[in-house]
This record gives sequence, C-alpha cells and structure tokens, in this order.
Amino acid sequence: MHNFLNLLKEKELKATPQRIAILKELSQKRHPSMDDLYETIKHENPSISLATIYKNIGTLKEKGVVIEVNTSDGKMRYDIDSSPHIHIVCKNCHSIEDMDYNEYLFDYQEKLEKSRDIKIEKLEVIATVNSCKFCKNIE
Amino acid sequence: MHNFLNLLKEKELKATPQRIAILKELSQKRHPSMDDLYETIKHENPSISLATIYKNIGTLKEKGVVIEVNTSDGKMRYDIDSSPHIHIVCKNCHSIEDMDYNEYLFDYQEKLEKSRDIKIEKLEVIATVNSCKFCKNIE
DNA sequence: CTATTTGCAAACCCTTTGCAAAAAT
DNA sequence: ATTTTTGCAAAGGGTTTGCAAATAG
Repeated sequence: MHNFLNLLKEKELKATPQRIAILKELSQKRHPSMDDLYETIKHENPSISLATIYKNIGTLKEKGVVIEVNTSDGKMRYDIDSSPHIHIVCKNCHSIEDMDYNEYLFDYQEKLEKSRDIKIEKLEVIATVNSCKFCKNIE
Repeated sequence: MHNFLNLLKEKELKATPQRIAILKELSQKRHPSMDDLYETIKHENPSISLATIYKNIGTLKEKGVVIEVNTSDGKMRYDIDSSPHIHIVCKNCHSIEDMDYNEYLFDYQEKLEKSRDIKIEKLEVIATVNSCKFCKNIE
C-alpha cells in the first residue's frame, strides 16, 4: 500500500483510490485482463468504471509500470512485473505462466543486436502450449 | 500461380479467384494486414469484400498456410512464410522484418521443453526496435 | 485554486456472423 | 447436383474519446 503511494508519487500520478486498487490487484493477480480488473475492483469500489481502468492502465503502461501481454485470444493481459521474463501461454485454458529470462536469452539478444547493429527495446518471447498443469487439473 | 492451385488442392480448398489473389498478395507483400490485402486486391477485383478476406485468412490459418503476427498496434499481420523465424517489429514505422531461427533458439526451446516437461507448439519471438532502416530512410 | 482524474455514454475500429445468391468441383 | 464460397449488411466485442462533475495536491 505504502509502496503504491511512493510509486505513484515517483511517476507524478495522483494517488486516487481507483489507481491504488488497480495496482493492488495487479500485484495480486497473475495476468488480469481489463475485464478481470474491472469485475474484481467493482466489489470494493462499485462506482468504478471500465473507462477508468482503461485510462489508468494506459497511463501505467506509458510510465513503464505495467506491460501488456498479448495472448492472441482477443484480450490483452497486464503484468506489473517488469523484470525480464517470458510467457508461457496455454491455448486451452488461456492461463499465463511466467518464466525468468536466463543467460541464454540475454546472450541471444546481445548477439542479435550486434549482428544487425540494432538496439532491441524489448524481446518478447511467448511459448504456446496446448495444455498446461492448470487445465490438466481441471479436466 | 500454379503453385497456388496445387496448394489449394492439397488443402482441399476450392480455387476461387479471391483465394488466389490473396495467396498471390501474401507471397508478394511482406506482412500485410487485412486492410492492406483488401485495398490492394480491390484494384484487380473490385467486387471483393473485406469479409471474404477475413474468411479466407481464417481458413488459411486453420490449414497452416499462413501465420498471424501480432505487432501490438491493434492490427494483425499475416505471413505466408511458415518456416521458423522471428520478427523484428519497428515501433516507429510498424514495419516487420523476418529473421531466421538459429541453433540458439532451437536449443533454447528444447531446453525449455525438457526443464518444464512441456511441449511447445510455437515459440514466438518478437524483437521491438524504436527505429529501423526503413523509417531511417524515410526521415 | 488548479490540474488531474473520474464516470458516463457514445463513438470507434477491427472482426465475426447470417444468409441468399453465385461459383467451383 | 452438391458443397463451398462470396458479398452484403448487421451485429459483436474490446477499446477509446469527449465532457461535465468530482477529487487530489
């Protein structure tokens, strides 16, 4: 809670209850969609609107606080963890698992940059699987 | 042209002029969006409809003829090249460059599969750059 | 007090769908 | 002749926008 206030101050954003609720939810839930956030936050803050979620996530993206993950299911997912990691997306149940970058990928990125003389802002790695431990448990 | 007919026969799809125009365009243009395809094909086939493009790309995706590339600019792009490769997306001019997979990535994928005991259907690697040779030339 | 943010509703844009007419095999 | 495909228009679904009222600093 305290951290959120500091974070927002750092980013020069006003600490509205809506904003704090969004950050709190982002830090608790794995990879929520806009709708996930909306539905959950509405419980404690019934007057919040979807547009507010959208606007705030937009702002937080700009400020580099959250990243957007595209699971190709038509809905974006949001992730407050900004350390380099890859995503393992399950085509079946749409869950997302994080996995840390390792030396391998750092190395790969570096080689890519050198061989092409480019600066890579972001290396997005998405592994798609047809089923995962989550949906296996369900079925 | 001939190749397209064989390809369609193989996939048990009827060889309509619209379908052939789409395949032709996909094999000529780098990574067109739905709209790119529509606008271009309309020149030679003015009666074609956007819905036909959508339906056909959908079918071609199912049949494994094209893949979908998500550049996070709100529009999907389509790619008839099915060999393993990664995409370098320019945030500035939205162009996409292909780059072949190398041993590095094959290796990485294999390690990932073994360490987690999963089967990766697709490993999508998207490198984002802030500017590229295409937009440098323009500016 | 000033600038930002909220919430609402409408607008937007890309994509999908239903269906009758047309075309492919 | 049968099945697929087309084109149209309407609907769908996620996202964005404009604006007045509310709120944070």
